[in-house]
Amino acid sequence: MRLRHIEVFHSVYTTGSITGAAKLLFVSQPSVSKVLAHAEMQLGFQLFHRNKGQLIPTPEADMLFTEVDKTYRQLRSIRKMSENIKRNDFGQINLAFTPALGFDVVPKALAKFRQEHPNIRFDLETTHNDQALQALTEHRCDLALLYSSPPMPGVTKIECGEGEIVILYPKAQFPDEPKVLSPEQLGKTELIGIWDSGPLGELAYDRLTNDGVQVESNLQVTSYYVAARMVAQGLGCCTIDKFTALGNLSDKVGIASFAPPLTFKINGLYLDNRPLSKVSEAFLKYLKTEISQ
Amino acid sequence: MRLRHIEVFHSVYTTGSITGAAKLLFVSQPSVSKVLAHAEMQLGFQLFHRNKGQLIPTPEADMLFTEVDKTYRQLRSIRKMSENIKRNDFGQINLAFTPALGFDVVPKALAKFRQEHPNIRFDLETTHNDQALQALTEHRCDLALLYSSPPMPGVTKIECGEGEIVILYPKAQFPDEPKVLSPEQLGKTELIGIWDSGPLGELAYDRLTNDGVQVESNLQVTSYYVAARMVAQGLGCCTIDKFTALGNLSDKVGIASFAPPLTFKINGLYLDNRPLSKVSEAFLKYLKTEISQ
DNA sequence: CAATCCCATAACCCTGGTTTATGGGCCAAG
DNA sequence: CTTGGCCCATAAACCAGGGTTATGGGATTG
Repeated sequence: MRLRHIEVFHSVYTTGSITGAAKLLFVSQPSVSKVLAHAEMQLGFQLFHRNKGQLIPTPEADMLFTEVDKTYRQLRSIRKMSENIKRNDFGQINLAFTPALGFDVVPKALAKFRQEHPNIRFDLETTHNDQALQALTEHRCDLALLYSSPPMPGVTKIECGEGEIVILYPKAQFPDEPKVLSPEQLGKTELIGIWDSGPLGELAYDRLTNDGVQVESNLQVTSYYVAARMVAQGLGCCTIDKFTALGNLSDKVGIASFAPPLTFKINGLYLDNRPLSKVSEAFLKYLKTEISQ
Repeated sequence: MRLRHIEVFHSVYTTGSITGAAKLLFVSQPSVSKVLAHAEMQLGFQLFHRNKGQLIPTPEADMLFTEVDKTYRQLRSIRKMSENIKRNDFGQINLAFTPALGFDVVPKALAKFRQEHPNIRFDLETTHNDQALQALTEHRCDLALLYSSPPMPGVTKIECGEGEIVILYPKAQFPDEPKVLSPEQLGKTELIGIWDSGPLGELAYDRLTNDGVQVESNLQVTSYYVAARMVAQGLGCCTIDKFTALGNLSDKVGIASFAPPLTFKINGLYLDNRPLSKVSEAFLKYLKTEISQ
């Protein structure tokens, strides 16, 4: 019994006539007639008794119809689902990201994405670099967004844009609110240390030591945003990613770049054997534009 | 998404390879390859990522598969069901019959039928001629078996064989156990009256009056089998259908035919707009052979 | 009796799925 | 490094299922 047989049988059974079924299916009457005959031939028993031009379903047809009707609904739900998938109007995105992106980047990207694709489910989770691989392999997320992640085996890494490491300082310390701070200026300030907190810490540490700045500090922090709040309290300066800086701004702090600017890559990670879904890719576009501004 | 697409997708997803799916479906490998490609083209998104010769299902495929799998099961259950219907190994027979057939004919026919078609469900009900039409129209039964039923509007009548009206007599009354009784002999006995009990009563009544036999009796019965038991108690003779007679035999009674034999038709009735199912027809064959002996 | 409706058949056509044949990438073993 | 095996994709030819129009016959209705 082919799909066409099922469709035709269903239509004939519901409309009660071949002509009606033909109209319903937008095909010619002889076509329905022939397909139905073929179905009966292949099934080996009559589905309808032809009596004076009208069709009477046989008891066999009654029995089959209950089954066929179920399948028919299923088929339509498949088609609807595939339509939704095609329009990215169905599915789920399980996202893990470094906390810094949670202040503005992800929320803003998600808000814009939602306007176009309101039916996508999201599952969000913040994660640090060292936990990301675990989250991926345990299928807690399909996609992890990290700052300058090292390559991992079995994981595909794509670029989602660039971030910048900036210096957050209390305005009290630099009343003229400079946009750039030189190594000399930095050397005079108290620095809040975040050197142990992942690749970004190392990056900043290397740069500072290369520039001859003393990086010893008696205030160590492992969360960027905590460091930012420390700066707001006037406890010192801090090298920090710009997203966290912008997301924890206050009127007491200023932002300055390194000279030349110190940038890093933002990466998306997913397992090799679990390729990104189309909706995830669509979402990534929103994320990239959000990052780039 | 065509049925073939679903089949191919299901096979590829479950086997994990195109070659494997081809073997499962008993077709060539390029065929599967092409159909799958066509399905993806028509769906508008990839179902599998081709990576170094191996296929990795996309998340979209995962989502679709849950739906497709349901449908696939349904399809197989349709095919199985249609197979069973074709072999008369599935279905239900709702049968109503005149009580006389319930002693031996129907039970024996049913027993033999069961050996060949063990999975058919039966719903049995005894009915008198005047209630049969109601049972049919109320769909309490698909087929009614009656003695010499008159034609009814909207009901198809078929012949299932012949029955005979015989005379049941106490052996005490005819010790030589005759196989035939003449009108004169009958005239001398006391007759138990069943004349009001449907067409058979009339048939016997007409025959007896034509033969000049007095049919007045002071013992009236409306159920044939009750009359038979009366005869066994030596209360008189009785004209009765042979099936009831044989089904209620005892060593105290004998059976004699009219001369010439008085026969009637046994009919099967069903509604015009509810044609008999194939299993019912198959069962009818068993019934006919059971009646004919 | 004509008009209409419904179904079946006939003759033809076209697309989709099948086949065989072939070639390219990857891997493992010699 | 080469060779053979496995897997997938492509190409070209073929076949059939399902589509079409045209037509005819049985039933019902005005």
